[in-house]
Amino acid sequence: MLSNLPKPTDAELEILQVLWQKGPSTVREVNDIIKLTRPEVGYTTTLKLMQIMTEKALVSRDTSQRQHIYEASIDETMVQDGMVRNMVDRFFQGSTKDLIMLALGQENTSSKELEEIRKMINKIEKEQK
Amino acid sequence: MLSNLPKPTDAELEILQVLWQKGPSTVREVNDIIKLTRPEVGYTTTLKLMQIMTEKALVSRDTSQRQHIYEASIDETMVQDGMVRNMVDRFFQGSTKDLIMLALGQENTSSKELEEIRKMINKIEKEQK
DNA sequence: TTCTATCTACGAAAGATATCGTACATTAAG
DNA sequence: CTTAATGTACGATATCTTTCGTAGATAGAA
Repeated sequence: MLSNLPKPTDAELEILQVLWQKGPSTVREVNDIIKLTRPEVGYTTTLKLMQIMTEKALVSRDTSQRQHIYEASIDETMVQDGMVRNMVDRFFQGSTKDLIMLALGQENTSSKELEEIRKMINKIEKEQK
Repeated sequence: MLSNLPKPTDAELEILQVLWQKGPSTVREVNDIIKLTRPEVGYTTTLKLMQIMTEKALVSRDTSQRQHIYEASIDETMVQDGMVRNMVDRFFQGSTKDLIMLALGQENTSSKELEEIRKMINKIEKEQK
């Protein structure tokens, strides 16, 4: 079943990003990072969200210390994968190629990166034979 | 400014998909299509949404007949573009390459399609020089 | 010890989205 | 002409998400 993929909300995703990047963190640490881009977000807002995420099992926490330590309990690639699938289905009628072509066209990807992509294509073609 | 890209909600997007595929349509027609996958959606729900979308200028309508005829007033590619950007920002820390690599890895893209992608890469590299 | 800073818990409100019921107009069928 | 079907308009409600205020516990500094 692919239907029970976790679908974090916007605010939840923002928090997950921090946890994925920094690893296990306290609410304070997460909130500090979020404040870098959105200084207006209150501490208790982040706290509450992370409590809710605990209920939803998006994160787990270690409560043995006063400062609870939170950790993402879903994998970053899993979420990315789900989103890409979702997007391909809904916006590109199932054509992964169309998504890739659009993505390629829209941003200045460096030559080095283009080279990586090319290598990956070669590898896939080899495997297909 | 790229910030004023239209950001349709899920339900709005569902309606836009129908309008993009079928062209100008009545509420009834749109609702019928939506019911194919979600039979529980009431007619007035779709109606109300399309009225809201009219206010937001996501669609325009011809009210000269009793059955109003609705038409998407934003372009499919524009929305696709916005969604891809959004996705790259939020899920791939701005790395278009990472999105492409993941997309490539996850689906069986045909050799023919891979070839098209390769051509596109060549073209971009040429332009970059 | 006492005061201040910092923590969690949690209810409540604000906002956005989606859903539908009802009123009323118009068309088409009998 | 009357009735049933079908249309729009729109307020009300439900639900989800995000935000914050406040209460109470605890740790550390003075």
